[in-house]
Amino acid sequence: MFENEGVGIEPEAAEPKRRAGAKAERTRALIRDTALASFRERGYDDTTLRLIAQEAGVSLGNAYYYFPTKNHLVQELYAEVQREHRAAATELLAGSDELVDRLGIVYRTGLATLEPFHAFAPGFLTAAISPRSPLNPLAEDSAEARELAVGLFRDAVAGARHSLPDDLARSLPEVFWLAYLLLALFWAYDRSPGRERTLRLLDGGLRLLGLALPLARLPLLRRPLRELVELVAAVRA
Amino acid sequence: MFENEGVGIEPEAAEPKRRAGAKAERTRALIRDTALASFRERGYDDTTLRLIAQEAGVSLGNAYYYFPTKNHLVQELYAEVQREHRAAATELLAGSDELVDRLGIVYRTGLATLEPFHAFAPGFLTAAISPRSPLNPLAEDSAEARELAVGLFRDAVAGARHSLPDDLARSLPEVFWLAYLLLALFWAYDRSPGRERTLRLLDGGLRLLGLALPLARLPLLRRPLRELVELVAAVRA
DNA sequence: CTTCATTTTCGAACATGTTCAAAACATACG
DNA sequence: CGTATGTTTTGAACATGTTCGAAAATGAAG
Repeated sequence: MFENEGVGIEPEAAEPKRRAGAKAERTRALIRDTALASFRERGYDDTTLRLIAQEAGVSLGNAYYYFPTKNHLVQELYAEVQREHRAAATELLAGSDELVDRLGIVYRTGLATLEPFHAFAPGFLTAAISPRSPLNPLAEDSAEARELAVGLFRDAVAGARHSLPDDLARSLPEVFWLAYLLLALFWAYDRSPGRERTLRLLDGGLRLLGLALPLARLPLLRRPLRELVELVAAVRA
Repeated sequence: MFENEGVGIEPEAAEPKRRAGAKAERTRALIRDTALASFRERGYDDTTLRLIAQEAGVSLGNAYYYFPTKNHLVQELYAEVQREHRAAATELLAGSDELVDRLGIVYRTGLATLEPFHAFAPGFLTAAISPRSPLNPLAEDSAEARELAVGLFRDAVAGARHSLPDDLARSLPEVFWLAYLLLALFWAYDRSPGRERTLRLLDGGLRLLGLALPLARLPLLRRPLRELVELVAAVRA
């Protein structure tokens, strides 16, 4: 509005074929980027839509033209964090073929990616927990980001040499991902310096998993375990 | 306001020594009861403070004089549900001394007590999840209701004949209670008819627990298990 | 009964997420 | 160019949780 109104230096006229909506996409991106920057800086609660609109030099209603709710803006952040996580994890995953080690890599890089948001965790958690929120990782609206995340665990399992029964191996990535959500929940509540408790929980959990996984082949345990795993793997908001 | 303005039939004059604040306590109870009735009927989101105030024949500001936030009103509901749960469970607990059976009783009566609220679970969940909310079961403000709940699991463990190491037995009630919170989380997301999936998860979990508990005495598992249990038992908002 | 301090009650106000009707703009067509 | 159609943008409005200053009720002291 106050800024360049198309008179700019940009070779606009040189591209007469620019598809309709290019301007709209720029506005959308502007709002999105402004919002993400504010979420990173101020967290969820202190990022109001009026503030976003103002910082983006746009009216309040205009923000709502592009994003139906505040949570849809947070979803953009969620997607971005997801991509960061994947980049950090895939790099390290190349160096190991032990299932538990590989899981440890995915969990630890995940926590590291979340760390800058720890101070704001309560706000984001509240926004994300409702089964009705588009932000909910289990919700339909988050399917894309979820596939990315589950994919990471699928990679972790697929790239490991293990001797788990097939049916189990198929459901496990979903379950490991859910475990990750629970770990993140624990992390959100963790007030220990450096999130030391969360890291200890993770270490201990992985160690126990390493000890327990071979037991999954015992005939006595296998049946009930499989049922549980499948039940849990199917949680959806 | 429209109602009896003290001219009533009540033997007010007959009790000159009625301690100061008796009227206040009645107002408080009126607001509280009106709110709880509305929560039960309409759930969290559709129960607005203006509505409560109106139904109670009281001004909006007055409600805030007695309850600092809406969530403090929900806390009253939480306490009531807690008491219901305890009543239902203690009765049945008398009939068994098997640890897993006893746990099953506590979990199942808990779910049954929650059931009338299932339709409103998302609203209440959202209000309760934030580590900063007084409603959060892990929060300082909920200490009383929490002690009641953990006490139930303490009873379940104490009244059972088992051969668990002492240190473990001490931490277990807290952990079982946390597991209950997670079960409630699963329940809140459960869209299956009659919450069939939640019940199956519970059954399966209990069966697995029955199989796994004896393993807790294996020297190899005992150490890391204890660490985890203690870590988890200490979660607080 | 009057006076004064305390407790209780009220109603207006505020910030925020969200909705909506209308204005401004862009584009295609005659 | 001028008009019609669709897209973008705006600003006002609404409901809700919450805050606050002032009025009313209450009760103790003189």
